[in-house]
This record gives sequence, structure tokens and C-alpha cells, in this order.
Amino acid sequence: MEPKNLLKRRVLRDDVAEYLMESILKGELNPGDKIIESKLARELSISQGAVREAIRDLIAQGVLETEPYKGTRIRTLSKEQLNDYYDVRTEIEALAVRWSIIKHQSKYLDLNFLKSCVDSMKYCVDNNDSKNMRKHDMAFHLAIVQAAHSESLEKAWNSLGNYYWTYIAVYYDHAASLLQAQVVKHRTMYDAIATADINAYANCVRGHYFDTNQLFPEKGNN
Amino acid sequence: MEPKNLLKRRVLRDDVAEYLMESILKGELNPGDKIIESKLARELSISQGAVREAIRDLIAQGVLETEPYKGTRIRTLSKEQLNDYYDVRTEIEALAVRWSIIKHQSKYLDLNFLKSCVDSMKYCVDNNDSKNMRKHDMAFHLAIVQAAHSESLEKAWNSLGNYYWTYIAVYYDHAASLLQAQVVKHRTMYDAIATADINAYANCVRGHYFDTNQLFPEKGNN
DNA sequence: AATTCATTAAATGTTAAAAATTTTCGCAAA
DNA sequence: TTTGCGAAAATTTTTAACATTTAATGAATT
Repeated sequence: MEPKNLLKRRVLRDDVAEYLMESILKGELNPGDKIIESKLARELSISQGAVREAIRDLIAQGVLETEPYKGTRIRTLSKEQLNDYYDVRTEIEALAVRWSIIKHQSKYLDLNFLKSCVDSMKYCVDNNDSKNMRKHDMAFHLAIVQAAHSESLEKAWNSLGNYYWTYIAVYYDHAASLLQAQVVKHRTMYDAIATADINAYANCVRGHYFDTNQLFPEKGNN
Repeated sequence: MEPKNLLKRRVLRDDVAEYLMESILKGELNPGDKIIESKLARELSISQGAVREAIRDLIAQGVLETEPYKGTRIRTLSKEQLNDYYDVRTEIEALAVRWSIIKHQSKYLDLNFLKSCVDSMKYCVDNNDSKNMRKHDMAFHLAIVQAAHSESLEKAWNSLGNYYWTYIAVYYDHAASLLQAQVVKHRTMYDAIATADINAYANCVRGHYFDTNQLFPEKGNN
């Protein structure tokens, strides 16, 4: 047995970061919006320092962006940047599948869990619960990345701000038909992994482009 | 013309982070060593808050690691972790070369600069200047990653803490013969890129393992 | 009308000190 | 010798106040 840290101590910055993420995911905060340290600190009845630390962490996760003395904003990506993001994420996940199969003989690949994720996604779509749908979506992809059993690969993947962007994409475009298509696509991914067909997985996961013009209609600056 | 930020404002945390990196690179701080905020703050005659922010940034870059209320240490990697790190880095750089050639027709690939990096590396090796040798080494690899013209890919690459680990590997093993071999290897990489031979590059850059048992001899805890 | 320049308010960066937690160390008991 | 307890010291976390910078406003000037 590995002596893992079962219970991690939580510090204030973790709560703030979580609160911010929730606000974003609930749509209360949108890409481009400014985050004012002092205001947020007052709102949560804590000090400015804790907020600053949370902000710094979210910047590292690719969710926020900042410039000295200018303030912090929720990161916005142009359509080119968003497609670039998906390209990189796709390559990393494809690599994860390859390694999980080739390097570790699928030792860390929990097919049952992956299947349950897809099933849950379908359930959520049928019940129009797009929020939880995204959670299962993320769980699916995270499980794949972790199956590669590579700390560095997981680090690289996390630096992309997946949790955020995966949500954003759906937030702006939650047509039921598209969600259904997502489920189908994930089922295909699952099949590819289950049969250890690395090429099939790569092909499936690639070419996953959004009509980002539709996602981010041009609008005035704040 | 793109309205880029030519001059970025510097804040204290940047100076602190730089100071810490220098200390590490000079060998004054070693993997596993603890960093005490209050002591460092006194040493630099600044407040503890600024140190904390710098630490948070270096954690994101994979250089430091921390646990709530327990403090911060310079990250140590087991030999398995170090090899894993190189595996991931290698894949990302190979991908960068592929994209720089296929997606952008080598538009952002500055062959002259790459060549100058290799030449500088050779010069440093001949003059036994391993420190600057590493700088040119890093410049070489960074240029390759940037040639892919992918913001997300560069982000992922940066999250690995390359600057730090590249140095560490050499710090512990600076046999001249090994440095010479490094130059040869980089020349081979350059040739592969110059002739747009993606496979050759991938083959060359792969299998770049260190004898990490030698690099990190077992020793007692601090 | 457009531009420059002081003034001012708001936000970020920085410092310093209090509060909370962990670590250390002495000492008694098994 | 080892183990366990408790107080003191060291360190991290959190707070609160202060300093600096930016952005906006408006008067003065060209």
C-alpha cells in the first residue's frame, strides 16, 4: 500500500478558488469579466491576501489572466485559441491512451468506470442536466489521462484549464442534439479504448472542432 | 503590426522567483531543501507576502512543492519521475516540430537561430562553461516549442519546469564527455529539423534517458 | 474640437503584525 | 532505551493597514 495523503488540509485559498469556479460555472461570471480583489474579499468576509493566492492558482490553471497593476480577468479565448486548445488537449489525451495501453498494459485503465461515465452522460442528457453532464464528461477524460500513470502528463493536461473550457463550450451552445452527439462520441471513444484500438481513439477524438463563431458572437468590450 | 506589450511591468514576486531560481541554479539550494518564507523575506528585506506569491508561481512551474501548514520544498523527482518528465517533454517537443512543419510550413521555424544555439553550446562546452551551455540548450528547445505557434502547447510545456530540471540533470553530472555528447545530439536534432524529417527528429529526441541512479544518489533526509 | 495636464477615486501591490498550526525539546513514566 | 506528554519555539496562514499605480474626470491650452 502506498502511504497516500488521504485527508488534505484545506486552506482559505482553496475555498476562494472553488467559489470562483462555481461562479463561473453558474454563469455569474463570464469570460472577460474583471475580478476585483478587494470587492471579492469583502463579499466573502476574508482578507485580500487569500483572494490573491486563489487568483494566482487559477492563473496557473489557465482560467484567469492578469497584468501587473491592471487587474485580473476571466480568460477569453479567440476562436483560433480555442481550437488550438482543443488540438493540444486532444494530442495529450491520445498520448495518454497510447501509454496506458502500451506502457502499462491497461493496468490503470478502469473500463467499468469509463463506461459508467458515458452512461451517466446519457442519463444527464435525457434529463436535460447539462451541468452534471459536464462533470461526467470531465471525469471520463481525467480517468483517461490518469490511466497513463504519468505525473508530468497530468500536470501538462491540467495546465490547460480543461474544467473551465469544457464547460464554457457547452454553456454557450447547449442544443440538445449536440449533447446527444457528445454522448455518441464518448461511446465511440470508449469502444476504441476497450478494444485497445489506439488509432481508432485518436481518429475519433481528433477533428473535434466547435463552430466557435457561434459560440462566441462578437460583442462589445466591458 | 501587432500591438504587443514590449515592456512588461515587473513586480516584486518576479524578482523573488528569479532570485530563487538563481539560488537553485547556483547550487545554493538543492532538491529537497526547505524554503522558509520568513527567513527568505528577512534575507531580501521584503515582506512575507511577496515571497508567498513567488512561491505560488514556482509551484505552478513545477519547481517547488508544498503542503498546507507544512511548508515548501524544492521539488525532488525519483528516477522514475525524472524519466517520466523526459518522456512527456519529448513527446511535446516532437509534436511541436510536427506542427511547426505541417501546420505552418516552417513559417515560425528560425533555422539560423537554432543553428546558433548549437554553435554556442559547442563553444561553451569547449570552454567548460556548463551554466551558459544550459541557457543555449534551453533557448534551442524553447524556440522549437514556440515554432509550433501554439499558446496551449507552450503552456503545457512550461508547466513541466523545464528550466529547472534541465539544469539539475547536468548539475549532478557534468562530465565533459557527456556535454560533448549533448552537443552532438543537438546537432542531429537540428539536421532533422532543417531537412524537415519529422521522424528522424522524434527518434533522435526519444530514448534520452539519464542514469538517474547516479544523478540522485540515495542520501539521508534533511 | 482636440490635446495636454493636474486632480481624484479606485484598485493593485506591499508591508507588518496577529492568529493558527506544526515542530522541537525537555522530562517523566513504562 | 523507548514512549508519551506538554510547554516553548518556529513556521505558516490570515488579517489589516499602508503605498503605489492606474483610469477617469475636467479644466486649461493650443
